[in-house]
Amino acid sequence: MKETFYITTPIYYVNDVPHIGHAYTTIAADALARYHRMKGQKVFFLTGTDEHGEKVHKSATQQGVPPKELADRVVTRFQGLTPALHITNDDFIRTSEPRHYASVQALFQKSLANGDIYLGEYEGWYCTPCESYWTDLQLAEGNCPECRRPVEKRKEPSYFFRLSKYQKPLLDYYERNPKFIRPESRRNEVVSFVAGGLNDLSLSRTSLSWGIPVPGNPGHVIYVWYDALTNYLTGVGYPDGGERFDTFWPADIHLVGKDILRFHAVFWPAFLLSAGMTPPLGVFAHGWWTVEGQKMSKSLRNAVDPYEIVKIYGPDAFRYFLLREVPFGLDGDFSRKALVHRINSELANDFGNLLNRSLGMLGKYFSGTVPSPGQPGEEEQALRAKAEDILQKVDEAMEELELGRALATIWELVKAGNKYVDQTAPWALAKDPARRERLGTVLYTVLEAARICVLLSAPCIPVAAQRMWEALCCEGAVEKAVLSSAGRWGGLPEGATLARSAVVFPRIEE
RNA sequence: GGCGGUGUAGCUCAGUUGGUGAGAGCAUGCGGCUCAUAUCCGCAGUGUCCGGGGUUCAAGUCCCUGCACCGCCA
Repeated sequence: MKETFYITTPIYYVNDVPHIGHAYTTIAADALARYHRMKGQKVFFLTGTDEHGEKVHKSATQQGVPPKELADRVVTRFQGLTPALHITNDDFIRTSEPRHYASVQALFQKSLANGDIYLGEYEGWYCTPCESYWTDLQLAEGNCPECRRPVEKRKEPSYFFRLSKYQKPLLDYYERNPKFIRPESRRNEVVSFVAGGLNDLSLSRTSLSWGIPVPGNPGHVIYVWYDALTNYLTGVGYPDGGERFDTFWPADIHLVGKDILRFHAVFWPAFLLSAGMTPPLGVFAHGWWTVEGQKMSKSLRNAVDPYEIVKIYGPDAFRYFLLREVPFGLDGDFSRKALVHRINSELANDFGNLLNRSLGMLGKYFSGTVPSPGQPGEEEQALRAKAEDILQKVDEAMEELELGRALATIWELVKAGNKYVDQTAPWALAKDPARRERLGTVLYTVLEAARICVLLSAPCIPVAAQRMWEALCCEGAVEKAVLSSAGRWGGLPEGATLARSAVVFPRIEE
């Protein structure tokens, strides 16, 4: 097993406030980061904000404030996701920070020095009011696609990146690293895009001031995507290097939405190869959410506010729903009805109730003291084998970033636990004093199975898992537990006295 | 227009290299239990596996073709 794990979210553009899409990427990255920590790996988890570029500059101008001030205001909305969603990012990077300027300029300098970045001339259709260039194809009946006003042919000096030179190296890299782009279907799209030929990429603008200046030519501002992508290096200490950088680069996973896959799977590795750096090991593109069956749009004003959902349903329910509802990589639909349904049937009825009924019987029959299990019978052996199998299967799913499948797998054990209780009918055993040892074995077994479920679900539903972990009198924080030892059967402390805990997942009345 | 993908129970989808009567979850109906947040467990289904043709002893699984939908590119 690799000893380190570096995962990132994209940096979020401060022109917008957080919605379900941001929350989704961040939550998924968090679940993966938490899981890898529980595997005992050293993890670095980075998120942050993208603060440069035309759109931010324009919004700021409209509001009559400097762009930095706008960014300072909006960034708090993104930073607030960390406590609200119980995210465990190790750093939060803002592209307006000095450390990032140094990083972008250093990387740029490398490619400038070896000739992969050269000064040329950019030509396109320019819309003065929008301060934007458009290509022939983007034009709407010859006019600006955004404001519909006429455009003019315009030229400006620009630095270019010799992307064309990297077609072959990129295809080689994809070939050698079949899991670099996932899911598979996205990989095929990227490969055919690159195979179709690459044009050099304009890397600077003279028409904009809100950004990072080209080293040695401050009249130019570096292209926002070059600036933004480099955050993944800055976050681990580039260009100074140091322990953090040596430990974590190259990144294991850049988690992205499918709309920005090309930047991460084509441009970014090319920039890095040019600068003599190792490209990331993986880019995973997840799907998009519709809301109540409709596309999210500003005109429909149907964006889901993560803060509001968390206020109503709590962070675990929100996290669980997003991760469980859809196979990771595909699109999904967010609806209150589906959310409530999953909360009630899976969290409350299946999982919450398993713990609750077990603790209830333990209190009733053993005054809450965990008995020592006797000789395991066939049913006990079966449940234990199931738990061990599930541990393995969850690991396979998590390694493939299949978070939904991982949860579905955990729930197989939850259901097996409930079935075991019905099969062994402890309430019947309790009526016969001669079968007291058997009763103890049954309760130990079901509680132990529940403990494994808590352990495995902790990366996805950390707050609830911690409460359940404590209810089972397990030591320390569940997030600090290491799967290889804590996942071993028999970790439930014998002789401990467990109180009947408060309901962890309350049902939601519809 | 080019490349790629998908089409399986009411819904969302699994279905290894072709081979026992085609599956899971949800929803539906019926039955059982009572420890539990009226929770849990069991049983029952229903399917021209998109249409057509072909290869084979044997195809949801391979080939050809048609239709529909989706993605990427132009």
